[in-house]
Amino acid sequence: MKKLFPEVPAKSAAKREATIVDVAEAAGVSKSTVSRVLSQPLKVSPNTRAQVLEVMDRLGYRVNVAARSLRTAKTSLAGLLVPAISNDVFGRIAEVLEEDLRQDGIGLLIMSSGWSASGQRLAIESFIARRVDALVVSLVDEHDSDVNSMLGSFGRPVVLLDREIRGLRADVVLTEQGNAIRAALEHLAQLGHRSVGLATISTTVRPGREAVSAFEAHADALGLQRVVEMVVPYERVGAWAGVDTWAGWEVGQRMIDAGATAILSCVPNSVTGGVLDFLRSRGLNIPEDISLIAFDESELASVKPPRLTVIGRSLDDIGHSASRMVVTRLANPGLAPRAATIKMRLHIQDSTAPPALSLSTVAQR
Amino acid sequence: MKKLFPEVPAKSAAKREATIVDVAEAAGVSKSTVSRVLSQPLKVSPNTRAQVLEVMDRLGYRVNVAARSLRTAKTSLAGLLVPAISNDVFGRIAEVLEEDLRQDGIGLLIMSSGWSASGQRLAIESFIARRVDALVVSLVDEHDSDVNSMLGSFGRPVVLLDREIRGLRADVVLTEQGNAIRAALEHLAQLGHRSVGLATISTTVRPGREAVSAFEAHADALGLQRVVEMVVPYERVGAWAGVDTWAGWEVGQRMIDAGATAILSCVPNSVTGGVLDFLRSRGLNIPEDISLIAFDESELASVKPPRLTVIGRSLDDIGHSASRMVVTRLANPGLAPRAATIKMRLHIQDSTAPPALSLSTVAQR
DNA sequence: CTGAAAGCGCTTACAG
DNA sequence: CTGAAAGCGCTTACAG
Repeated sequence: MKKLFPEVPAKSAAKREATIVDVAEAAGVSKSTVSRVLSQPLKVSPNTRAQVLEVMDRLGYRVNVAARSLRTAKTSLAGLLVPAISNDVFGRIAEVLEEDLRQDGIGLLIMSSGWSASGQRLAIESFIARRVDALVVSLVDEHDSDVNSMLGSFGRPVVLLDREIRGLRADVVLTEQGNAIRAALEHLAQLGHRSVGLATISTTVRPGREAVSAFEAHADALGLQRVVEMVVPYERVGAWAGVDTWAGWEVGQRMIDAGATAILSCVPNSVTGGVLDFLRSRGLNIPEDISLIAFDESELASVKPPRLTVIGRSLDDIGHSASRMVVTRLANPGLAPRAATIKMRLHIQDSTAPPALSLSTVAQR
Repeated sequence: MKKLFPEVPAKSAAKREATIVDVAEAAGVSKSTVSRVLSQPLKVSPNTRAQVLEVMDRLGYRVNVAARSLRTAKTSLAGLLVPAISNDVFGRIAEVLEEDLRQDGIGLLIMSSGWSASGQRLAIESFIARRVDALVVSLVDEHDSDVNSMLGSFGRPVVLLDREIRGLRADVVLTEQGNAIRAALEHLAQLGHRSVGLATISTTVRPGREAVSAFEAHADALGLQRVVEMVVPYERVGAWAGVDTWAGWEVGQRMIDAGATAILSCVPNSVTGGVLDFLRSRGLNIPEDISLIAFDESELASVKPPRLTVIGRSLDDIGHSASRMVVTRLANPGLAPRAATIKMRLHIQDSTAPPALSLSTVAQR
């Protein structure tokens, strides 16, 4: 046999990885049989199978994923696109998803869009170039036509995280905020608040729209005055270190200016952190001077005084749902698109209390 | 030609991905030439190259990574192992590393060990089975012999994040804490503290040992009494939701019991969160009743009152250094192992102040 | 500078 | 149930 790689003669002799041919020789069967033990074990007689498995174990055989991929046109790789893997929410979802998929022999490539449309385009392109078998994506903008057409022609499973894209055949894991926002507003109304403000993420994505519409509907129903509805666009969440804090300060400023006695801060916790920072800088205490409800549990929400009242959800459930959708659809591509819904709940802690007599009084003193 | 996949006839006709053969035909050259344009462009005449590139673009050609991998025995995939991708520190490092490697055409598989030795073993096994080209790892235990022998026989680049493993040929990105801990202790000494306590991570890893030895050396040199040296093992950081808070409570309890007037909390911020939680529950104010210095910036450290004095570092630099090491060593495997050092710095904010007259007085009142 | 050919390690339809 | 054979899409030494 002619040597194809004469430049690495040592390696081919010494530490070459075992292949199915090696296993076949050692087991006295054909490589077809060895291959079947790997991919269609039931088509091999129990005896032969056991023997082959024993030899594989002894030789430390590991399937060459590249070779298998080339043959099957499957990479056993999934892609996860999130705005930022360093974000507490997406970090946890990624962790759970990776763990689940690993059980099914699927590796997870994770990319961050950096909260930008261009970033999300590059990432999706990159995933497609790598021919991942499935995609789980949290888009920064549902209306990015480049991304939507890429996803549309992807031809493999796509799972959207809390996004709605018309005309795209995809499974989706939704978060249902409406009830929790209603509960939060009821809680505030009961405490005596009359003027409430909302900060939310971009309405170019479903959760932003849902927060706004739920806020409007339920505040009105409860007779609460909606003094602020502020959208914090994704560019202001994470383009560079510190912007999120700045965005939070602006939220705080506008809430105070408008006379809100309670803030629904339905934005990433890094932004809510900025809100807290601003309120502190103004000498305003939570909850005595102003009430605040945060979104998603986090270190921010759970520890420092006051512990924050939050609208929370199980991030683990989101990860598990996404993995289930990937695996199910990979096994059964014909299935109709499905939606799973994760419910948010209000967790009352220490950052909400009856309003100060008048916030303007407070701000002026 | 006999059909190998008669079950999917439509696909092979309609949406088959272009291959180098397709490009070769369309460009009127051999597939060897097309391949060279991809892998050794300088060996192709400029004219031919330009023409081939044009055709590739027109056909939307994308190299089949699996085929290339099979031929070259390289996957252009790197693996990152961290205790938990949901941790703020590792999340940011991962984000930067992924972005950097993507520039070099390397995809990043990220796995979390869940802060456990068994988890780290499974992950490393999984990476090796996938034949990643390089590994970047933050181990939970430097003395795990299974892992060490796997890494030792890996035969491809390994970058250790702040770990020391004797006998392992690997590059390493170190964090230098000594000076920052000295600065922190000097700061506390100047404020008038005499009794200080340290909480750190497991001494089965380098940073734990470094923190302890720096603490001991510098506290002694400054004449500070070391009333507590507490190791928080990794199992208590993240095995399940809430353990970290519990661990933090215990840290707080022991600090108070021992009469520390200042705490150096060199543990993950989720644990430091528990410390804050405990102190609050005891009605102790920071910094009036007790001073606290945290480790690594985080939402926890940057926002809520009081903003925490921290020992911090550039996580971005860690990510960049790691990516540089991966890329450099992939290009030049013969290089001697290298070490990059990231320095920590003390950032004084609002959680440190002169000690209360007597902490025991405070605790009793 | 270019092309023909071999081969990377698998999977699977086909024929026993 | 098993084996021989073809072929997935690349890369590269070899020979022009």
